[in-house]
Amino acid sequence: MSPTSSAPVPDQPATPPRTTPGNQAPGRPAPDSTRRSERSRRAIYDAALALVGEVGYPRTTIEAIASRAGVGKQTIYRWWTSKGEVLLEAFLDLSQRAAEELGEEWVFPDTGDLAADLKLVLRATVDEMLDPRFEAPARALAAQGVVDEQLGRTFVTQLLEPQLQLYVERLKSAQEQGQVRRDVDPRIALELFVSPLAQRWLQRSGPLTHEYTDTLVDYALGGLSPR
Amino acid sequence: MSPTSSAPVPDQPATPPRTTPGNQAPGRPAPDSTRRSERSRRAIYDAALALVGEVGYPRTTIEAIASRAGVGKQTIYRWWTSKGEVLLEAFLDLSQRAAEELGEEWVFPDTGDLAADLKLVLRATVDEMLDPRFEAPARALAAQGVVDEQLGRTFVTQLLEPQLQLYVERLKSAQEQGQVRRDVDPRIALELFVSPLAQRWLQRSGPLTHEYTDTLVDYALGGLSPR
Amino acid sequence: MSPTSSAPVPDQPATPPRTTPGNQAPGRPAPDSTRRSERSRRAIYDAALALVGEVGYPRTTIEAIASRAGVGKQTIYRWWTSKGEVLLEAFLDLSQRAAEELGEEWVFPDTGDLAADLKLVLRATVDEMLDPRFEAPARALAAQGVVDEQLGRTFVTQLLEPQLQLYVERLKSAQEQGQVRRDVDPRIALELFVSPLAQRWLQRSGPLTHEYTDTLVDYALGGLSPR
Amino acid sequence: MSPTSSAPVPDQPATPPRTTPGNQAPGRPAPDSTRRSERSRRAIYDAALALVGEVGYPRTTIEAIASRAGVGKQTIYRWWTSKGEVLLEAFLDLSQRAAEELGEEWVFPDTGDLAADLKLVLRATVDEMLDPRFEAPARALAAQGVVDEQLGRTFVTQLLEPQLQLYVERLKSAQEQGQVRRDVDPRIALELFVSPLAQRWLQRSGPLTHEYTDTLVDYALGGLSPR
DNA sequence: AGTTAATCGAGACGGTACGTCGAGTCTTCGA
DNA sequence: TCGAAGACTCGACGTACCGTCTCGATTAACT
Repeated sequence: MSPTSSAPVPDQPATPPRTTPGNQAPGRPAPDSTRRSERSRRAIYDAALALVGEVGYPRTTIEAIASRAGVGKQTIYRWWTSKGEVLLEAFLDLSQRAAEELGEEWVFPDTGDLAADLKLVLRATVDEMLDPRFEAPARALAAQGVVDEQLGRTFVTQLLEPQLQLYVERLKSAQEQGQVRRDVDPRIALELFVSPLAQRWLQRSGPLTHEYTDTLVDYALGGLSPR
Repeated sequence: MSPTSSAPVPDQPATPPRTTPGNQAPGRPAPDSTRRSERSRRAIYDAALALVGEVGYPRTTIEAIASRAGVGKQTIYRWWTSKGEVLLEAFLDLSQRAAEELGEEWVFPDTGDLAADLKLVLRATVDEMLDPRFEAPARALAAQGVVDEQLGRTFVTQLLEPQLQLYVERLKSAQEQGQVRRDVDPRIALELFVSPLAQRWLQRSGPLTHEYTDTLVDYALGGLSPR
Repeated sequence: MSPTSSAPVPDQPATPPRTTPGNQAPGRPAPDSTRRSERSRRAIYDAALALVGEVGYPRTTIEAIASRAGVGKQTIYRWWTSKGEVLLEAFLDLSQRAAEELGEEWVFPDTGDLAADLKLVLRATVDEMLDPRFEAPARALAAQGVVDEQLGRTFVTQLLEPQLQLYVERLKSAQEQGQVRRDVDPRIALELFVSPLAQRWLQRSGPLTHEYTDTLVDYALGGLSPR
Repeated sequence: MSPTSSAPVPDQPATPPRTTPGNQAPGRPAPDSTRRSERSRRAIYDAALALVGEVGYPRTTIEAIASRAGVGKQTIYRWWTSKGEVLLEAFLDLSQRAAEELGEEWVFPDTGDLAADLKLVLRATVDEMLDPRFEAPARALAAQGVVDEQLGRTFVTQLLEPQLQLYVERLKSAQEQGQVRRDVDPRIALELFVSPLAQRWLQRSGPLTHEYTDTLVDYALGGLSPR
């Protein structure tokens, strides 16, 4: 019940398995994706997520993933170009499955009370951030994205931005209802409460509590409301 | 002229070189820090920063640092426990030297106009974030801190928090002048404009411009000012 | 034309490459010897022998062997457990190839004149001991075998004993012809002329000449002949 | 009661500690031997012999010797040039002390019965070869001497040859008594029984027993006696 | 007896090689 | 033809010692 990872992502509706490796090496014949083993793909995702959870990202190796997945190394190198890419896809897949489990009905709540709606969603986000099932891989991916520009952009585009877009919609709705000033850019406004939360999570620069997010909403909305 | 790395850090005034390795291995006798070679320490810092700038953090190896510094590998392993630790100290050292170059006179501006002061400082911060001299190592450290908890805490404690504290002081001053509501927690309030900037930088989730930070200040202060 | 290293060794006819590492480490899965690279094996032998000849045994390193052979270090460690083992196999291989070159026809001469036959063979052995092609690796192996019991036993069993056996046969033949007393143990008797030669070579405790070996044979046979 | 190591060596009568390093480095000022610490010298000998006995020659390191002797590494490098040299001197010292313990009265037995005398001495030599107190360092030195020419020559000159000389004397005495032919070279003749024993010990190429050495003497003397 | 200079214990230093791990490539074999 | 298996080359890891080089603190020979 939060947009961080379980939202149905409209732009990415039930993405089918990629049909070509992320960065097709030029000299190599493209593998034939129609013959790809679905079973191996799943096993690799599971192994990757499990290992990152158990030993952390840096100590998760391709060899270990292959071995635990009961798969040859070549099968990994055939379809992905890097460890980060494997984990990113595995995580996207995990998010999608989580969303599907939740059903397709989730939408950003719009009770008419913007503050209440935001607090609700942010509280759920906090809960999810502390869920160990998501924490290890998400943190690993975020870290990798900081340093690996290509991976970072994919992470943002595929995962982060679609979810932020839901906040944009909700803020636009609030603008129409006169709860937020018309001259406010919702894409920037949402950062006032989302980014502090994100930074505390990423950098451990402060405690993550429901009170904290409530406070953020209160402080931020004060500056966005009409006088 | 920005608190991101060149501020004089009062709690850490001209820190002398660490006298013991960060995580003393239990079985090994502690090296005698009074006999440590200052020359090697400096050369290692320089080599580490240069290499991270040139080839990036993951391709910077201990061997390459040692080789470029003209130092035996063991001299690195004697005093640090990991690549991240070396780079962290090198970066802290760099920050301190930068601060000392600037002279001790830098203080957070307090013209009486809070918005103007904040905008000034945040613009400088943006400039610094885009300075390649700092970008590579800072980004590498931040990424490493996301994944390596101990490193992350040191990074936050030694570097980030002292600088955020300067914002806290400025906001308290504004509270005394009646420009900010008394019931606002300055430590949280500052995140309204600092964290969005940090997130955009870390995750490349949006452009970093002066207009952007100005907007952040405008939006945020609106909610903090007395009605 | 001497039994020291070029004799066809009947007990060891054209030994194929070992199929398992000498001392299989217990925790590691045994490598599959059917997929072993013959090319690498040969290159390693050549590099090892060449290096020992050039810089001596103690300064011959596994890294240097790997590098000169154009082979990864792991490929050496996969199939051998020590430098000595590599060199031993290389030397055994060299001996076998030398024997094969010579053709299979070499037999211990038996002209009926025992003294003459022994002098002939021992003179050839002296020549071989002074041949730099064999000297360096043979000396290195012998030294290593003195200190490393397992290696020493292999050296003796695989190389030394088969050749001594040829002397045993010749002495038995002499016994049948009545040139040597029947109550003499040939395995001990042969040491009277072989061991002094070996010791002078190993310990440099005296010059190695044809006159010397002739003298040895004369002295020794005196005690073995019937009265 | 054997010439192998406990004989008083006339050419080397109670050698005082060397006064200069074996191979004085040309550029370095010669250390002043009058101020040398006798205590350190002794401790180094003891540590070296103990370590070779415990872990073998190759795993005996200079650092370990220094550490166990409670001595700085430089103290070793000041007076010796290599591990082999240290051990050689330590072993020579050990031999001398053993000889002194035995008293100065030991001489090669000369009862008039050459065969009996030789058998007696060779049996004692066998016993000594199997004494673990001597075995490890002696074997280590012999091995090192095979490969390191300089060390080998010192070993032979200082230790081996003086003892062989005792056999020479005994054989000359036998020649005068008419028990050995006059035209026999005693230096070569002694190798007939000494070298086989030495080789079996060095190369483990056969069992070392009293019967064996008795047999050697019988076989060899047969060829040396007058007809 | 006090001075002084060399040796001493200690150990940090620049190096080299170790033996191991994992990356990414390539080959073999079975399904 | 793809996948499991794993041998291959390569590069970096973190460790062990090498032989050199300071450092005080003895310590033994000379004032």
